[in-house]
Amino acid sequence: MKSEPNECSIDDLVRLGRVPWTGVRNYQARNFMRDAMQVGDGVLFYHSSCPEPGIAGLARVASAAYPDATQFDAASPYFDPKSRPDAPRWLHVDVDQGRKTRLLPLAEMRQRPELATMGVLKPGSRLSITPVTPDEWQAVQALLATG
DNA sequence: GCCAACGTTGGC
DNA sequence: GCCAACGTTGGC
Repeated sequence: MKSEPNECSIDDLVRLGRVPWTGVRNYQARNFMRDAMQVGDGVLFYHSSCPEPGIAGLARVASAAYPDATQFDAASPYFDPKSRPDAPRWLHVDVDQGRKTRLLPLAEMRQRPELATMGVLKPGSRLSITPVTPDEWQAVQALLATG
């Protein structure tokens, strides 16, 4: 799951304990949260749009998907005037159990053939949420465990 | 700031 | 349903 650290960094998650993953406004990313995530699933916490993009920590899916309140808040940058309260368009999960790891920079991720299949590395991928296979998860853990 | 990639919008 | 225009993402 990508997050801009100036919006919500891994340090913010560790400090807050639990965070609602609001603001996702892409159907594919929404569907991953709605259909593919389960409470207890592991999360790779990725810092994007920052000086050092890469995996910055681990976390856990803490809830099933539920309606994103910011879509109905006219004062929010995530306000969606086309979404109706009786048929919410945007959903999100909560995330908790943040743990900071060493930074695994995007440049290093690209060098590792075992990570080449990861959605976040696909050319032109802009999805803020992509699924991770068990093999990819294991490969990332192994890299995080090394200096 | 640049720009490639991609999603969304809306006219037809 | 097509597709051009436009907006956004996000690394560099």
